[in-house]
Amino acid sequence: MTEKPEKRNFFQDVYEVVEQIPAGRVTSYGAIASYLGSKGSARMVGWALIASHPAIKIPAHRVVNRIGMLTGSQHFDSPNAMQERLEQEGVKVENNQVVDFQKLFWDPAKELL
DNA sequence: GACTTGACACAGG
DNA sequence: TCCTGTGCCAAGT
Repeated sequence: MTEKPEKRNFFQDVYEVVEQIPAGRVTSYGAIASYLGSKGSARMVGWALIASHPAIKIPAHRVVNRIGMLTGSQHFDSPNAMQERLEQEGVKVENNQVVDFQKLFWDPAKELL
């Protein structure tokens, strides 16, 4: 009997969490991974976003690394698309880095709960 | 079937 | 304080 690895939900879970990120807020891959239970699997979150792009529509631009750097901007349609999108939502971005990242940080483990 | 890569995070030097 | 190395898990080749 073919087992159903719950990890399969991992991708779906990532989409659910990212979709719930409020506009003007940002979160980190590690925060999502930790919320999902796979603390050390921050890379999987990024991998999930790639798999979701562009088929699944999710505010992936609101997901950045722990320092608030738009490392994934290169994977968007345009390298500036991510930054433009964030600024459009009211998030200040400078040098591919989110300004006041700590202030705009949205922790799913606390906010979403 | 096994190795390498990858949108990260943390520890050590 | 900054840089380098290692660890995590899954998908791609």
